[in-house]
Amino acid sequence: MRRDIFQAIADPTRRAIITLIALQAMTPNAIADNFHTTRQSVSKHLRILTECELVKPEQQGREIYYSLQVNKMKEIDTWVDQFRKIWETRFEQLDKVLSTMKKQKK
Amino acid sequence: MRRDIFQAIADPTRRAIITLIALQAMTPNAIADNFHTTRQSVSKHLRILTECELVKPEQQGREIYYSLQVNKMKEIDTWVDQFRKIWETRFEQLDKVLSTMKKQKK
DNA sequence: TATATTTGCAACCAATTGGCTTCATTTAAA
DNA sequence: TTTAAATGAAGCCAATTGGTTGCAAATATA
Repeated sequence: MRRDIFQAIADPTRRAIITLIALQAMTPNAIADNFHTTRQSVSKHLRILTECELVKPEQQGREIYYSLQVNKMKEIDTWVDQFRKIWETRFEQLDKVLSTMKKQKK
Repeated sequence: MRRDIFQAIADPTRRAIITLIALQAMTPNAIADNFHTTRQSVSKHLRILTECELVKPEQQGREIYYSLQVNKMKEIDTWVDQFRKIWETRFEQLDKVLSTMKKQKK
């Protein structure tokens, strides 16, 4: 079973869950109230998110609070970073071209 | 058919293709040579990447060169950005705690 | 203690996915 | 002109996915 962070954030409902609990931990029932889906479906998404450690469950009585492990998001950031370097370089090059054109105009 | 950038980068082969052509455009055949899969499979991935505008085809004789539209990657960056703010804030708070502990130690 | 609430898990199902094979089209080369 | 190369698209198939229903376990409440 593939269970990496990229596959986890591919589903729009899971992205919504992530955004929802980013600021405060929530129970599966509370999360499900925010979507047009069943609690069981949310529960399944939470399991996937937990398996790839994007989310951490914390038992509190009979309720389980799920919180976002925001550090895990850095993995995506790290992957995007290699391309950030490229687009920044291209921007610099464009900048060079533009300033050269400006000089020639003068 | 879902065809957003998050679904596009969910597949490891597609991520590998993206990394491969990040620096220079390549033909489907050349790309396929780098993986243990058929050209047709690569072609299908390229179609998906093209549909969500992560990649741009450019006909050149009978060959088609595919290049990464690196700007499109910013969309992922934008999404991750909301969480970056959170983890940076948490780091600052940790930093505060640590410096307070240091002062008390003195 | 008996009942209600919160939850995870298993089983099932339709839709989607990723890979493969085959075929048609276009372009370059012999 | 004939042949070879490069490619996309269609059709097929097994595996995966996301959703649903039903059930059992644990905890709180009456």
